[in-house]
Amino acid sequence: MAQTIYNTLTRQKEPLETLYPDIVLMYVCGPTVYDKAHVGHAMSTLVYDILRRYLEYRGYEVKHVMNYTDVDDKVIIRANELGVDPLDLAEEHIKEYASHIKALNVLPATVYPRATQEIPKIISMVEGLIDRDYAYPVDGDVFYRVASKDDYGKLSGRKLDDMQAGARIDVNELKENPMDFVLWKSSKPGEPSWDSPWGLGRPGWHIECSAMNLHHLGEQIDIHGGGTDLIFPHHENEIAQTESLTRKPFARYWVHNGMLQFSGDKMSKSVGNIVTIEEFLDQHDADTLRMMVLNASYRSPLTFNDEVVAQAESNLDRLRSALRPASPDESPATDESLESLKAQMVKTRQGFVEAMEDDFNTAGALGHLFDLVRGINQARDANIDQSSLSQAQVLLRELAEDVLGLRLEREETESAKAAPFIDLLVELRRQLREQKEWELSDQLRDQLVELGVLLEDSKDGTTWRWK
RNA sequence: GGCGACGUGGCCAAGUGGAAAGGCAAGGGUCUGCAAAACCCUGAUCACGGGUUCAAAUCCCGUCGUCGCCUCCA
Repeated sequence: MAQTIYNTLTRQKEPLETLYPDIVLMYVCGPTVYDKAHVGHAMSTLVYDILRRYLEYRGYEVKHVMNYTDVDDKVIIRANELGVDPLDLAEEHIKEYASHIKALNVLPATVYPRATQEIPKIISMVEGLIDRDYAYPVDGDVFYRVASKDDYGKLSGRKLDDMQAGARIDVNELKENPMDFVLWKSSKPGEPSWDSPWGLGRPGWHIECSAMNLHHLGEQIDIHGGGTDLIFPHHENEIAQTESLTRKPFARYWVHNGMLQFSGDKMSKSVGNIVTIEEFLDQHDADTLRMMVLNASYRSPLTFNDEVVAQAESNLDRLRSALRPASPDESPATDESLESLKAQMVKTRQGFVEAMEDDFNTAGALGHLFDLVRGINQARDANIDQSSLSQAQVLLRELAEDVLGLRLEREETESAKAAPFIDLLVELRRQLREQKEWELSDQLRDQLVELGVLLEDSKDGTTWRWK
């Protein structure tokens, strides 16, 4: 079996065949940094992190570029409202997003380019497009001439005629065609601007991504990612610009993640139904969000509500349950249970890989991990020894942590200091129980739960863990 | 109005032609002083209506519903 990947361009799953052996060139559209990012942005970032981790697991070197759009109408408008410099505003949100990426355990991209750092490249691209009649300058603006590219619309499956018929776009007298889009935009006084052959101005939204691709990855790339909301016009226009200039197919695979749905609608700033990443991380383990993404198809809309969040948290607990140590007693495990665990390990790895090879079917892959969890827990109940159990636990951690990016062992930095005190209380409770002081010992247990500590009594004594 | 996606048990969902994965929740059981955790057991014919096929959740047509895009958007 070989890796398959769904390509929006062809609307089907295709075998992944990269431009260069064992290397994947992947570009993902990042956020426009004018406000706090929400969990929908996080979903997108997580999706491509998971793709990347799996490809690396399979031996590819992934060159991963994610951009920040740091100059744009929205940035300028918001900065004016706040009375701050637009570039400072962007900088602030880039820093914040970078910290979220880290908190979400997303592997750092190879490069994080910004629109404002690509101005010379953008200008030379626009000049090239004008030279070849794909673009035209008017009064300090430069527009791309959509009629000049006969396959314009191939990604989104639209025809120019249809688009114009139902177009809800402003009529701009300067444009030859209402669908023409801006490559370079003249700036008003006080706005961020750069000198150009067409006067002071700034780049249009679409051209920056084309420029960053060209600069950091080259004329052709393997995977271009982003949300489904970017298919049109953003990615359509990127294709038009880039291919007009290079005369080569741009991205081999166009990959789009579904939108996070919140109370029936796409979560977006314009709808106003936002949960920011910051708010989410305040209340939940970062892995909760990753678990939500993993439990669904990356291409479909993802439901986001309190119940689903709680389910994801339970899912994490379940995975973690398999990492508890063995508790062998006098009756040793049978050969049968040892064999059964070994068989489960083989089945798990195989099933996991098969699912992931099928267009990154993470929900299917996760199903196989849960089967392994059950196998491990069964083996523990069957008194298997720790070294046999560990082999299966290592496999679970390899797949869940290294490949899917979950963190099953929690970092207990601050709370580690509390451990000796909790141990003390557990010992105190043990003595109470020995004297059958059930009421007091139960009270102690209940109060520890309120502090976030779960006690579990077993025949070998009491263990505790953070909730 | 145009383009596209989707509709699987209470919830989240995998599966896209040959006996309905997995998780959460629920009920029953084992264990336990009681809990918790773990383990075992229990439940769906796949929106609806036609059609193709030996065989359909899976293909085709229609209906209803939901969502995305067509303007900024991950």
